[in-house]
Order: sequence, then C-alpha cells, then structure tokens
Amino acid sequence: MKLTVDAVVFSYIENQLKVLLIKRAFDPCKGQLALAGGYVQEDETTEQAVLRKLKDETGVNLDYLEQLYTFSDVERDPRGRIVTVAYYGLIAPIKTEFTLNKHASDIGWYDVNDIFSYDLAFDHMKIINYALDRLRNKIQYEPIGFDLLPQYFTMTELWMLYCEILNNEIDRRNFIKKFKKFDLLKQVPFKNSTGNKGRKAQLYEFDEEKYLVAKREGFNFDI
Amino acid sequence: MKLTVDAVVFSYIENQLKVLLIKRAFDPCKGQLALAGGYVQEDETTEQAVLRKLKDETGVNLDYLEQLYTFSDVERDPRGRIVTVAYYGLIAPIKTEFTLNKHASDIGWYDVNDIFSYDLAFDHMKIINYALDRLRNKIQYEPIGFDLLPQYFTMTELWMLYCEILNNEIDRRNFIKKFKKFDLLKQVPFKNSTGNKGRKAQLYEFDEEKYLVAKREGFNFDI
DNA sequence: TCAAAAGTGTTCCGAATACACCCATGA
DNA sequence: TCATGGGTGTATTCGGAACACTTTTGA
Repeated sequence: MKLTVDAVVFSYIENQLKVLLIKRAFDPCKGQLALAGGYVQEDETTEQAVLRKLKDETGVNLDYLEQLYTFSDVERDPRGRIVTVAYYGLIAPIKTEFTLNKHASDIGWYDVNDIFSYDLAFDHMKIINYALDRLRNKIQYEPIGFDLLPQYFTMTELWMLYCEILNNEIDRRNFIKKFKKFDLLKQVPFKNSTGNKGRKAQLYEFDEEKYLVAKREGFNFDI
Repeated sequence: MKLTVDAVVFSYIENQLKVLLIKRAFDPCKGQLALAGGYVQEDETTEQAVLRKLKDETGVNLDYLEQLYTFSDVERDPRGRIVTVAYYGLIAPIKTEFTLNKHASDIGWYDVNDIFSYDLAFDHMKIINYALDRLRNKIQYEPIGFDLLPQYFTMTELWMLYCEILNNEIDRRNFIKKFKKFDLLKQVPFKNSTGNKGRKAQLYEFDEEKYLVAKREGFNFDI
C-alpha cells in the first residue's frame, strides 16, 4: 500500500479559470497531462507533502490549500495499489515562474472549460471535476475567491470571477450591492487603468481581519 | 506507511444523538474508548474497508456512509506512521445487536454531549468533532436526517432531531410548515401511540424517489 | 373535563430580484 | 462629443421569523 498526494491548483488568468497541469516525462502515462503530486514521506503530513511536491515540481506558492478527498479505487494506478489524498489550491495570478524538473516535460495553465477534451493521466479528470464542484460550492459560502485575484481588484473583476466560476449570469448591480453591504473590503486610495477606455475603477482589497471578527460575531458569508 | 480507516457512526436513540464506540481490548490505548476501524487491505477501497471493519467489529449495517477527512499527523498513532481515512455513518435506531469480537471488550452508544469528558484513544476525539461539524452542516442541505430515524416517524420527532443536532431552538410550527412545503414525505395510513398522553400523531415516511426527481428538476433541500 | 401533545394560519420584516439611468475618462 | 466601462437607487416579490389558538386523545 502506497500513499500519494495530488494537487488541483486553480488560478484566474485573463478572465478564465485555469488549472495547473504538468506533462509527464516518464511512464506510466508518459506525455499525458497530469496533476502535480507524488509520494508522501514517512516524516510529513499529507498537507506538507503537497506543498513540498508543488514546490519541487512547479515552484508555485499557494494562497489557499484544502484537502479534497481520498481516492482509493483498487485499479486507479497501473503501478499497483496506490491511494491518493487529493487537495485543491488557489493562487493569485501573479507571474508564476515555473521551475521544470525531471518529472515534467512541460508545465502550464489550462482553461478548465477545455480540459474535458484532453486525455488526462490516471483518474485525474475525476479528481479535477471533484475539485471544481468543491470550488463552486465553497466560493459561495467562504470568501476564498480573493485568493484567485490579485491583492487589489475592482468590483467588476470580482463580479466577473464569480460569473466565470458559477457560470451563470449574476446581476452586476445586485452582486456589488450585496458585497458592499458585507463590508469586508478596504478601498485603496488609487484606481486602476487597465485598458484605456471608460471610467477608471476603484480598487479594493480584502480585509481578512474584518472578516474574522465579523465571523466570530456570527456573520455568514453567503453569495 | 500504513493506511487505516475509522468510522464515526451516529444514531438517534431516546431523543439523543449517539456515537458508536468500542472499548479497546489490546494496547495501544487498551481500555480506552475508540472508533471502529482498522487496516485497509490491498484489494479493497477505503469505503469497502470501513464497511468490512464495521461488520466485523460491531455487526452494524449503515443507512448512510460518507468520507470525512484523511488524518495524517505524523505522531497520531504510537505504533508508527499510520494515516487514517475517516468516514462517518448514520443508522436508524433499530435494535442493534452488537457482535463483540476479540478487538473490543465492549461496544456501545454514547451520547455525543458527554463524550468530551471521556478519554478517547488516539486522535479519535478530533475525528468525532470533525464528524459532528460535518453532520451539523450537511443535515441542513441534504435530507440525511431520515437515516437517523425509523422508517415511520412523526413531524415532532423530525423536529426534535433537528433541534438536538443543531442544538438550537427551532420554531416547531415554522419547521413543520417548511417541511410540508418540500413535499418529500408520504403520509402512512396509521398513527403512532408512543406514550399514552395527548393526541395521536400522523406518521410519515421519507419519499426518496420524490426527492431524486425534485432534485433533478432543480429543487434544493435547505432547512 | 382536564391535561398533554398534535395540528394549523396570519402578520410582519428583511433580503433577493428585476430593472435603468448618470458619471468619469480618454480618444 | 462620443464611446466605453464604472457606479448607484428603487419598486416589487418572496421567503423566513414571530407568534397563539383549536383539536384530539386518554385518563
């Protein structure tokens, strides 16, 4: 019985929800896209293992990490009996410098709307779908969406993120009204100028402290 | 690296939420209360392992089973590096016949409101608390409460179950009104007579079929 | 006829929804 | 001055919360 970890890492790049995949350099499944992951060592928790493997295999540092599910189908790995503890992580769209290592011939961000047409290694498609379900649920009742955005963002960007992930049409005005009533955002004293059209937008920052205090007093984040 | 499973089994007996614990017959933690569980075999999934161990160690058959979380602290088991996949299960309060086996010197139902004063083996207290959190959340948006009740139950019993688990005062009238509007219950053509006081109560049965149809059409169970 | 539990209805309030116009900016 | 995207307000509707009386039953 061997134990591995796998990580479904999401980011939000160019208004699209992306997932981090590596191209496997070795068999089994050589050449196929796969999640980052690997064996758990004797002296580390599964969470530590995920962070270590991500660092080793891709060089990324997460803003959020959560255990997803443990997959234990007997036939899930051709190398033998391998149980995997899957995690999902979120990362702001900073310029991610990938450090290729021997296990991966390529590393990249793939649009989640496209991955269904790819041929993923092992049961990794199943794991990604599980992660997507969890993300879509969780983003509605925990303020984790901010971990997919840069530190400073506009209301429209926040709104577009939610539209993209929940893939439905949310009324922009109602969404912003609701979010402002939550009172979890700090205005920052400058505005953005992405694109050179139209009015400049106010930038905001998530106020983690405020959220924790509000939560302790019974506030429930709920979109 | 060894892999085990542990099961937090709940039932609802005498208007109290109970958890199934065994008294360990051997070291480590001999004599302490613990969850049912054990090693995962090479040719079975973790879910199959839980069901097998529950059958072996206690003889109970679950009405509901769900994976909870995988616990992997390096020091969580004195026997060495053991990662455990925890599950929680629900079972209706039928007369459960326990089959004692060599691993357990005793098996019993313990009120969840009392277990905090007991000395549980390993990190099993942590696991039970995790399961309680999950149950309290999930019962509010999936109709799993019925798996803690007998096939036929009264509205008042259903209401009391929710009050007990969510330990807060829910308005009885609003609760019943809401549940009736869901239209997920079948009236059965007889009434109960528990106790010999007061008006007899209509008995109901959960209509799983109706729920699945409604769910497919977009219905969301939500207390 | 009384005590105990079951069963039911109405009002009120707040949140969600639907919906449209004005503002700031740079070309 | 115009096109583009940012920012705000109101009316309506629906569901949740608060709340009290009548009915059935057995002793």
